[in-house]
Amino acid sequence: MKRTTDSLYTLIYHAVKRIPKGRVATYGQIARLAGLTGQARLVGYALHNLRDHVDQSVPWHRVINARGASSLPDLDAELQRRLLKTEGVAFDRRGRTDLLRFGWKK
DNA sequence: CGTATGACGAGCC
DNA sequence: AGGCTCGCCATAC
Repeated sequence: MKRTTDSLYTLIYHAVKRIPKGRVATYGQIARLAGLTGQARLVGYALHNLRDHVDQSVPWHRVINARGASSLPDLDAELQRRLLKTEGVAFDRRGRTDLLRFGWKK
């Protein structure tokens, strides 16, 4: 069944909204939840698309890469860590978090 | 319509 | 641990 780009993004946003507060999920994990296994890049693409959209209902800051770090440019990565820190997610000196502790559904 | 690009990730070295 | 390569596929040009 053919899927339009709009519904693809909707699937991704929906999955992101399911991440509990104080938890983080990886791009690949979100892709799987959205039924897009192996297409982590699309998740990043969809989230990047939120910038212009200014949609606060999607907790984009809870999505990080498989290394437990932010994939954003330094400036934005700092904002992301700050938002997560507010929810209780800790980061080490290198800006990485322990997915075993804070990852969703460990 | 062909190429390049990117908020990724797994595998190798 | 850290860097490179390659597969992934919607978009941009």
